[in-house]
Amino acid sequence: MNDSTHSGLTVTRFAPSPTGHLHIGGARTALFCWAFAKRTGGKFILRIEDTDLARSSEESARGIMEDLAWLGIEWDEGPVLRHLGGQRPIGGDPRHVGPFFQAQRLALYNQYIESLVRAGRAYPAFETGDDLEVKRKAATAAKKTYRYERPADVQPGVFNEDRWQQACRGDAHVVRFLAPHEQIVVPDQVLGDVKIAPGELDDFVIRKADGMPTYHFAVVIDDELMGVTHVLRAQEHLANTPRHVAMQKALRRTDTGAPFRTPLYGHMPLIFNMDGSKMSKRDKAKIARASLKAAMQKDPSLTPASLAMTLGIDEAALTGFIAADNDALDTAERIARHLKIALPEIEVSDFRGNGYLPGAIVNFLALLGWNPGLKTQDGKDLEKFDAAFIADHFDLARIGKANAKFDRNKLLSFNAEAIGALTAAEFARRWMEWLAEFEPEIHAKASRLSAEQLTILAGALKPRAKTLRDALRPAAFALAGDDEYTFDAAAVEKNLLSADRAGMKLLVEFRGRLDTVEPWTPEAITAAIDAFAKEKGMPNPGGIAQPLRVALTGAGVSPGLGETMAVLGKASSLRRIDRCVQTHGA
RNA sequence: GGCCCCGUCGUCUAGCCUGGUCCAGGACACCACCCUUUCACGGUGGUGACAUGGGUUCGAAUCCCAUCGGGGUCACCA
Repeated sequence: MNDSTHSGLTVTRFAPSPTGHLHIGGARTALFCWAFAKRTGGKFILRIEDTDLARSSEESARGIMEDLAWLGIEWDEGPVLRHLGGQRPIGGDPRHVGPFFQAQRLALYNQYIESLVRAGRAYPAFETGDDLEVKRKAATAAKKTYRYERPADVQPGVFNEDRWQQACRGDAHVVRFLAPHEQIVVPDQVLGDVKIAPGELDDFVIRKADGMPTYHFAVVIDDELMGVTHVLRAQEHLANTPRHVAMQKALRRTDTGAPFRTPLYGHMPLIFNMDGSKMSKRDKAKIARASLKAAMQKDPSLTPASLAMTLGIDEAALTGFIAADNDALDTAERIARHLKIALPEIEVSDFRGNGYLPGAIVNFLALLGWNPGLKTQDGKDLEKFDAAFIADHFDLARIGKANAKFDRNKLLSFNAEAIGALTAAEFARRWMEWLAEFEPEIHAKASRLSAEQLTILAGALKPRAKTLRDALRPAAFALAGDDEYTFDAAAVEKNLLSADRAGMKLLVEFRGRLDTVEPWTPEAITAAIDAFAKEKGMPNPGGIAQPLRVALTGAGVSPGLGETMAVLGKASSLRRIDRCVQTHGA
C-alpha cells in the first residue's frame, strides 16, 4: 500500500462475486462506476469477491470480465484480461493495491480481524448456525425482531482474552463485530444522508467459521486499502451500509495507523421486470417450466421419462425441475431449445447471444436510473449517446431515486436504431462475426456469398432486424439452396394460381424479360419490374411482384425484389423461377 | 413485523432543489393516416400521468404533514 491511496484521486470499484454470468443490473452498476471514474479523471477498479468458496468459480470470474470488456467497460486496475485477438490487456496493478481476488487477501483480513479483537471491537463467538437458527425462528414466531444477543462476558472496548485463546486453540467459531450503540450516518450522494438510530445494529459476523471474511468485512478492508473514494452500487445494499460505516469508524490502518475513511456512497435504484418481479436467472426456469407444462398438456404422449430421453437429462432431475424443486439452468436451456421457445435475457451473455449491440445496451442501461438532462436541437430529450458521452457527462446528482422496470421493447428499439445506423458493410461484418460465434452452421452458408452479395443482403436485412438474430428470418431465402426452400401453399394459391393462374402467366412472361436485364443490380431489376407493370397497365407493380416473390423465396414476404434478386444472382433467380413453374405447372 | 428507501403517461423519464413561462415536454409501446411491390424502414397525427387527502401561499407537479401504495433489508450469500 502506498500514499497514492490517500491522494485526491477518485477511485470507484465494481465488485462482483463470481457465481455466475454478469447480470444486466450488475452491468449497469459497472457502467456507472466506470463512468464516474472517467468523468472525474479517476480510476475504476474491478475486484472479484470470491469469499463464498462454495459458489465461486474461476470460469465465472473470467466470463464476467469478458462480458464487461465486450460492453466496452474497461477497468484501470484489477485482474488482467488478455483477449485472444491480441488486443492490449485490460487491468493491472499500477498502484500496488492488489491482489484483486479476495480469496488471495486472507492474511490481510486476518490481521485486521485480530486488531479489532484486541481493541475490544470484535470477539469470537461459539454458537453454531443451528443454535441461532432456532432463536431466529422463535423471534419470528413471536413477531419480534431478531437480534443477536451479545454474550454477557463481552464488553465494548475490552479485549476478551479467554475467547481469543479458545478460538486460537481451534474451537469452531465465528468472529463478530461489536456494534456501537450510536447513531450511524451513511453519506449518500443519491439519497442524501441516511441515518440509523442507535441500537439498530447487532453484532454481525465478520469472519465465517471457514476462516473467510464475510462480504461486509472484506469490502470495508479492501475499499480502504484500495483507496476507494466512491461506492456506487444498487439500493439493495443500502441497509447493509451502516454496518460498513460502523466498522470504518472502528478500524485503523495497520500500516500507517490512520483511521479508515468513510467513502461517499451512491445507492442506485433497482431494476425489475415489467411485472415488478426481480430480474433473476430463475426467470428462465420459470418460462421453460411453464412452456413444458403447456406442451405436456397439449400432447399427453409426452411423459417425464420420454422427455428426459429426448432432452438428454436425468429423469429425476427433470421431474424435480417440473415440480419447481430446482431451477437448473441447463435443463431450462435444453427445454427451450427443444420447444424452440425464447428464454428471457437476464445476463449480458444472453443479450450478446441474441444479437444485441454493446453500444445499444450501454445506452439503454445508462438511461435506467440516470439521464443527462440535455435536449436535442429540436427540443427533445437527449437519450441517444455512446459510452464516451456518458464518460463525459455522468453525474451523481442526476441519478434517480425511484426503481425502474426493464422495458425490453425500448431496448429493442434502441438496438434497432443502432443497427440502422450501421453501414451495410459494417452490418455485414458484425453479422458474420455474430453468426460465426452463435450460429456456425448458418455462418457456413452465408460464407458462400460474395462480398458484394453479402453487402446487398445486409442492406436489405438492416431495416428488418431489431437484433442480429432477427436478421436470420429475412435472410433465409438467400441461405437456402435454389431447390431447398419450400413453397408456402397459401402464398402460391393467392399469387400464382388464383384467378385462372393469372400470376403464373405473368411470371412466365416476365421470366423471358429477365435475360435482358443488365447490369444485374437492385436498381435495374426494380426498373424492369416497374416497366413490365406499366406496360401491362397494372395500377401498381404488385401484380408481377408477388408472383415473383413467391417463386424466388417460396413466401409472400421478403425483402425488396431488386435486392432479393441481386443477392441471388441472375442464374439462381432464373433457376428458382423455373423450378416454381415446373413445380406448379405453367 | 422492525428499520430504511421511493411514488409524474402502460414503461423509461424531463420538470421538483431555486413555487407562476406546465390545463405537464420527450422517448418506447399502442392507435390512425401517409409512403409502398409483400414484410419492414420512414413520415405525420393521436390516446395517455403529477397516488390520495390536508396544509403553506395570491399561486404547488414543485415546499410541509398525513394516508395509501411499491420496494429493499433484517444470513457463518454477496
